[in-house]
Amino acid sequence: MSTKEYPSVLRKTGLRATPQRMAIWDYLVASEEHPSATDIYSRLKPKFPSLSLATVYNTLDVLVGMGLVNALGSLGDDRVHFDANLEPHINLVCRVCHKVVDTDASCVDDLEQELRQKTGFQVEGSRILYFGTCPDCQTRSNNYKRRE
Amino acid sequence: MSTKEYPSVLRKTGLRATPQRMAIWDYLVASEEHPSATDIYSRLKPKFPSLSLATVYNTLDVLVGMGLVNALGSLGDDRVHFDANLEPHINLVCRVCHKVVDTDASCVDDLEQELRQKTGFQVEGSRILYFGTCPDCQTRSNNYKRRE
DNA sequence: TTTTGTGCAAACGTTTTGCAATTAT
DNA sequence: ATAATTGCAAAACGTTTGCACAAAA
Repeated sequence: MSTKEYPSVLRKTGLRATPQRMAIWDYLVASEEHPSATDIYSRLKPKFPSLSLATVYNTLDVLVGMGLVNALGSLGDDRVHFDANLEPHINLVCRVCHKVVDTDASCVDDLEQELRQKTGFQVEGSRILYFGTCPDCQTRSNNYKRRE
Repeated sequence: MSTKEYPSVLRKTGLRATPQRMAIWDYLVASEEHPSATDIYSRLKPKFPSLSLATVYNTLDVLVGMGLVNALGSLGDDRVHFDANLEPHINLVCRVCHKVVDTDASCVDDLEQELRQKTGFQVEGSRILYFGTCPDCQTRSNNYKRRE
């Protein structure tokens, strides 16, 4: 989806295309970092000096409610992180540097269907997290404290 | 692992086998409910009238640190839930009644290896959550508000 | 003009912390 | 005995809420 389409997508459901909303959504789509509310706040504050944290939370609620972004939940810290990549995929979380890498696996698509059949659940979303040590941090050191 | 082994497992790492710790661990292993800290607290309070919430949090930290239980993170509410089932498995979370059902899928075992090869991550743990509507709640009603 | 959204400050609930009293070893 | 653990109260933290003002439609 292009930046230009944001206003119409929002208005389609009676919501207003405010600069704050556009900026937050935009940042989320552009970012590969699965930011938290405070991440977004501090990143956007310079450009929107009047921006308030409450607005960030409000906007994230709106975007999640519209299905435009997913809430990943906590990733080891105690904040909810957000992901604008709506495709089913895997988040690899490094326990050392807390970096998150997205990846796919051949079976992810099959998994959902298997669950549906096996359990009768009407599956609506997923959050597949793997925790470990990323290649960079493996090189840097092998002694680290387990956290989480 | 049998209840009788708890003390020695704890002492092996210099930790004390207090009644509170045993009870919390015990409950976690017996329970199928992925309880949160406050769940555990209210469940155990009757048997340990002096029990404090801080001790529950301390103990959970200890157990997670020793790798005896996993922290699942928030499951739609805003509390961290815990799971003593250490085998890689899938948690199916019902968005309506918040019940959590554990299940397996044939590809889960392969997934980890595929990730290792593809990304170079040293995988140490996973948290595979699926959100949806459980069979019971599908029957009860089809109109519910999306939450999370 | 009207309705929605913003921003502030205060409130909330979960989790953490400091410390004196208690208990396992 | 002595070092670890408990339990309390207070603090901290992320997040939510209420309301007056501002802005989009």
